Amino acid sequence: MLINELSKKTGLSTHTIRFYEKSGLIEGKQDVTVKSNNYFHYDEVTVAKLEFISDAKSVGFTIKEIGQIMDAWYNNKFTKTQKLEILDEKLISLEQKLKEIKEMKKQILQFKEDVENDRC
Amino acid sequence: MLINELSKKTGLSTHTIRFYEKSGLIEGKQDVTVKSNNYFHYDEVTVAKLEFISDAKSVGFTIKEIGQIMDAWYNNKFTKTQKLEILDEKLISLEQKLKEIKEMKKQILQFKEDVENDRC
DNA sequence: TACAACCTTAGAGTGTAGTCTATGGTTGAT
DNA sequence: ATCAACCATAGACTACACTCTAAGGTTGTA
Repeated sequence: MLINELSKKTGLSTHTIRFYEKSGLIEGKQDVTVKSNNYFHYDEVTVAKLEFISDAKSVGFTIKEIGQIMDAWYNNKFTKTQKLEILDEKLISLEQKLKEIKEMKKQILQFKEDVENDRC
Repeated sequence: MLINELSKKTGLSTHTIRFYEKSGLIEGKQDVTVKSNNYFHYDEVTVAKLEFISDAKSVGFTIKEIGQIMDAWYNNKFTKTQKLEILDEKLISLEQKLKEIKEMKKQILQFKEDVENDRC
């Protein structure tokens, strides 16, 4: 599929998709048999990657971190051990985030109580 | 205390503290009885606020959102009902974040399994 | 063949959250 | 009186993650 269809499927703008491509997160392929244009083609794996990118962004991972995670899965830049190391590191940071969010929930519940009892 | 002490107590740079002050998150007081300087003085409440700001930032709240939350607690910009509304809204977004992080954990555990079993 | 609706690259512009520099004034110990 | 260590403001600079514009080429339907 071309970028427009990819955009419609993922809900990301073509601008954003091109930005992710330039950042090395995804990669389209040009059809070498077609000489008249240099259009990029994308597959279903790219759709899945973009969905993962959106999810990963919303939990607070940076583009760089997302690249690392995807390289640790799809790519062969790393050894198996390195891959597992990277993924474990991300799991630890997710655990940390969970802890912080639970703490923040407590804090805001406390604020609510203060408001309800006119203590502020 | 003056800004340097505040910086040491909170671990935030004086630059960052001033940035937060300009953003309306905290507020120092000038001693009107002292004419020779215009130094700002900060109290323990400001220390607590800065600690809250750090925590709130690390769970992904923006400066604007943090301002809202603190106004809903410390300030009298809002009615009680409005305050509770704002705080409830933030609690909902924290719940959402918790859900997303748990999903991401599952996803990464799946990636790990794929790597462990050489499925990628 | 005209034309809308695509495609490409390059680079400029935006918003957020700092971070740093310049300039000048104040305080307190020696 | 001098000097290091503070204080203030204004504004420039940075990194990140987009978002948009410009300029030009391609495709497919009427």
